[in-house]
Amino acid sequence: MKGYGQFCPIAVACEVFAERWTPLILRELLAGSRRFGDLRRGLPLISRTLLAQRLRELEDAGVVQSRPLPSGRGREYQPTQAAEELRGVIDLLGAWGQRWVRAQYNLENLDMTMLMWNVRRRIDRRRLPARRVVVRFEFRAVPPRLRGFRGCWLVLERTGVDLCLKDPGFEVDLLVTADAATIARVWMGAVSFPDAVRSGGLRVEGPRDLVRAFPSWLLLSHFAHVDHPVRAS
Amino acid sequence: MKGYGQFCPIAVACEVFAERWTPLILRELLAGSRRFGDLRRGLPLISRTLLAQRLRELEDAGVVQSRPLPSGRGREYQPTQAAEELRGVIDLLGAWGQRWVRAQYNLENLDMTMLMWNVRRRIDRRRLPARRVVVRFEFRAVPPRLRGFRGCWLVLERTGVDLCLKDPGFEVDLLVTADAATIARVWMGAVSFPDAVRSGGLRVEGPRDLVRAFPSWLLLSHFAHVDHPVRAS
DNA sequence: CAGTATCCGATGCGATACTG
DNA sequence: CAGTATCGCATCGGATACTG
Repeated sequence: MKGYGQFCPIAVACEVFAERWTPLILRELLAGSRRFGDLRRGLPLISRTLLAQRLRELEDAGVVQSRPLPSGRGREYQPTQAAEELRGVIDLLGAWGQRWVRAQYNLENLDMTMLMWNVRRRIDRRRLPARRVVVRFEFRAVPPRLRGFRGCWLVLERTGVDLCLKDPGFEVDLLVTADAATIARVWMGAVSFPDAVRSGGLRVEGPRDLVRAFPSWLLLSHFAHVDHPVRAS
Repeated sequence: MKGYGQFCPIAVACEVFAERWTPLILRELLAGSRRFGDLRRGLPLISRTLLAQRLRELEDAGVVQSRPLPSGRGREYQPTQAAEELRGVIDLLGAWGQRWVRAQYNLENLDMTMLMWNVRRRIDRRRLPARRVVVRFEFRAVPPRLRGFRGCWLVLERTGVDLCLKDPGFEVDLLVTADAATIARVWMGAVSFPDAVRSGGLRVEGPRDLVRAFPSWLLLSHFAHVDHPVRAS
């Protein structure tokens, strides 16, 4: 059976929004992803088939509009006004998840590529120094499933931030060495940056001024500062 | 595969919230339903098996708490604080649905029992006269699937409102005759009460003062007053 | 790379029957 | 009434192979 057989606005909204993967596809679109490959990077476990199908459904529902790229191959997927007005729903849902669902940091669910891709998106560029800063990340205690991704580079400039999975060739200014799980916890707000350093799960090396400034460039997850009811009570 | 394999708060929230039927079950709980049968009345198409399964999942997630009824049989299902904090998500989702999804009033999706059950919940009791008012509803143009439910009674008192599917025996004060689809459209805010009367889709008969006051008792759907972008532009 | 077509296996879910 | 146990099927979705 398709749909809920009700004309209640909540029910019809759910028929569009509450399908499997759909809220996460919208999360990616509203975070700025526009191309098929970018969407997949943010949704590592979705299959190409299903992503294509969901994008078509969203387009039929008027939530996404797509058009061929000028480059000839592939399409650009753009969220419509209807999608933009779902941002509030998604943000509230995320805040609720942060408050009420204890995420599994047990590393089953850890994808460092996706994590660093998100970190890249949440750099406070206005706080960067005028010159380019290259940060090398080296991960320790990486879950066996993720061998092959032991580190990456973040190239920080006021004009834009790049994530490199291979050595971009620039001289490295800062070296960040960290347990995979510690990075995740800091990102999620479960542990503060200074506490992570104190506990030894994370270390930053380089010129003193850059080391000191580095944490202030990280905006962390949108939900890092949502307070947790268990923590509060 | 179960879950999204991400620790993003949006993803974990979706694993709890965005399952099939779950938002609608929460809608019913937050609207005041507490018993299995009440929930089913608001979700006519869900199977008992699935409703029971979802309630168990919600209880495991800490969103619902249940306990046996003092009467011995059946349980009471109570939304927890976590559920209460989903109200904002559900309300926003409903407002979005009202704005962006054109509901199908084609009567495929029309369940008069559920509709009147909702009407009952949205009576502004403070506006009622001091004495009891009994309203008889007679439906016209009822879709064939729904034969057998041609009308009902609403017993309005300041102390409470009852919906009767069988004649409660009281003397009738007001007679409302209406097309099933017209009632639905008025409830949803797609058409105003006076317009429905003018178009002939709805008629109210009885003492003049009661007829005049009647529309003011109806609060209509929570989303009846959300403005529609198509209508606006 | 950016998808589409096809196949087939897992599972989600309804129907039915049963219990207190 | 308020559920639970079981069965069987439909559909959802992943894997694979293919196209431009």
